Amino acid sequence: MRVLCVAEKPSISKAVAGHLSGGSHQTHNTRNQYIKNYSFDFDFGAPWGQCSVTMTCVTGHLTNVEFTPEYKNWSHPPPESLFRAPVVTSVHDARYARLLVIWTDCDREGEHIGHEIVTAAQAGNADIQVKRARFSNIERAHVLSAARSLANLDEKQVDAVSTRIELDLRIGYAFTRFITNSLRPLGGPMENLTLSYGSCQFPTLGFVVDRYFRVKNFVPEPFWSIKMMHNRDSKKVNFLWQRNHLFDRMSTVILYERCLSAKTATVTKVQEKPTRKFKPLPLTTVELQKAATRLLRMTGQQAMTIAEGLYNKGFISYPRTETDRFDKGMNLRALVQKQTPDQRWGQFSQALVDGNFQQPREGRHDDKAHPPIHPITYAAPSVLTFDEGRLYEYVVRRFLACCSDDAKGMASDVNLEYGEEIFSAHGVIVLERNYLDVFVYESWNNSVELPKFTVGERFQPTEALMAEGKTSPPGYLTEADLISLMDANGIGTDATMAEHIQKIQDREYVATIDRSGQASAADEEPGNAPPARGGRGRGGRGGRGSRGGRGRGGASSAGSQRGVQVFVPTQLGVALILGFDRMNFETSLGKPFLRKEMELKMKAICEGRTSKEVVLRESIAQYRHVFMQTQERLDVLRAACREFVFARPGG
DNA sequence: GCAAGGTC
Repeated sequence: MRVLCVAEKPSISKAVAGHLSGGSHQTHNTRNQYIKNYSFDFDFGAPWGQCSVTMTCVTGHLTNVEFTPEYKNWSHPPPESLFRAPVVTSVHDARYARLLVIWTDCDREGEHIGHEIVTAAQAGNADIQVKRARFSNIERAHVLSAARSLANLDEKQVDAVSTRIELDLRIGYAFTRFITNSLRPLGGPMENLTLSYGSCQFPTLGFVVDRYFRVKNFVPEPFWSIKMMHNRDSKKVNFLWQRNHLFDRMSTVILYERCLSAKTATVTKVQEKPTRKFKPLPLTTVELQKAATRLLRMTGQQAMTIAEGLYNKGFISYPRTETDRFDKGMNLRALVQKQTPDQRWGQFSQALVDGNFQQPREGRHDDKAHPPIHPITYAAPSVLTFDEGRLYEYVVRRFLACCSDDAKGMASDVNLEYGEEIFSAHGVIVLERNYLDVFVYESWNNSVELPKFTVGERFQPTEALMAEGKTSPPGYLTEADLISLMDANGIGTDATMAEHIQKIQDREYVATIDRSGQASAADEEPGNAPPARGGRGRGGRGGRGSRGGRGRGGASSAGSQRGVQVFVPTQLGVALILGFDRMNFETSLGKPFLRKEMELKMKAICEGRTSKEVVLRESIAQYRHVFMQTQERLDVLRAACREFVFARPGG
């Protein structure tokens, strides 16, 4: 029997073909330069038996939903008609075989891509039987077992995804056309802009605007505290007041005076106990991007482009994953072994191989489609570009850290009673560095060794002062902060978060500024990074030409001194978010709730609690209502644009 | 000219 197997991407196709054929397959080039076909024989077990197999793949989604040509004009029929206009799915050609086996990723989008493949195949062969391989990694035994216990496509997941696709299309196009059409007549800088709305880009913008106002509207509050220090054995010990600080000066004065009149402090507790600093979790896409923006000073998009390159050259595993636990069956030791030739971490790897190896921690996320990001083969520095080298280094060091032991130390805690107040000091001595030796991005150097104290002893503190401070504003969002917020609120996916962030920059809704360049000296209270100056003024979007699209890339490969970038909204970004906020009271387009709701509804479809038809009907009605409201109260949005985009500095 | 999601 002839069987056609279709994977979601070339890497899976190659791996599955290799396992099923035992390496003895024929390879054929196709019209697509990225796709190869493999042919071999394989026994799928009952009821299929020995089959003649062709293994191929697609490259992601096969189809796209579109409006029909009569809806291509931005004004007629009017944008609100897009909520009910017909949408069509464009389909491509098919092949012939008796059985079609879908090997797309076993996640929601993979299920939908599988459905697209089935539709395309059925167009050429209406009677083709369809099965789906269920697999969560591409280890040999697992793939063989998946091939011999074929299942069916999950229509519910397919429906959930096609619901999302249709809603995003209608909502995105309708609002984009409407706000672009209706704000352009304001003229000036608005004249030539495309003002897009999307269920992910707007909440992303919302986060930036929200933080901007929290910084801008921040009112510092004075507080008072008691600082106590004691010198012993030529060590300076700072004791922390258990109340931390109070917002009332008089109360603090009274408590402070009670301390002073007590003269001596009494040691009430001395405790020593083993402590550890946990090694990192296996690496996900979100964490890779956060690390790359924070430690390597790349943008999320640069990091993803570089990671894709490393993946396509076979150096690292698939870079788009939510999974932070390794499958039990994976041979991690063999992967560690491959890193032993390196000058920088070869010795450390060898020590792991020789007995220091520890199974990685297991996080709580599993996308059931990909393992955590890890090195596949060793790449010598000479075969990589500068940035590839730095990102590869991070992936490898992170992986080796995962396969090491936690750092170990001894913690000591000393509590004192002074007057009626309680103070405490905390110290740590690092005993075994373990993973810290290879994971150079972390340290445990805040460890302090405390001198000896004994319970019940009394002493007169070297210094006890009353100190005044004030609360400090939060900083503007870094890219890592923004990614964290998107992740926590379900905005975008591992593969698209960086694109949304780029999109709102291309649209001139937000811009980045250099935090360190703007920082005032650290005259603020401890803890928070100093805030960037608010002086971006009305000129926030003055640099139309200078932004030049994606031009940010060049600098970092030169190893420039680019500081940590932070995001601030432009006046346009502020106008859009505030404008929508002021128009719609119950459904806010600038907040993440709508997207979260869509996510919940997709989940409900997957679990059979509702259907595609019901969700489409409800959601279209809901968004259409918001749309009509926006039309009615357009003056509010326009006023916001006039207020922010056209206002002069100080005017 | 518009969305978000795959992937190359």
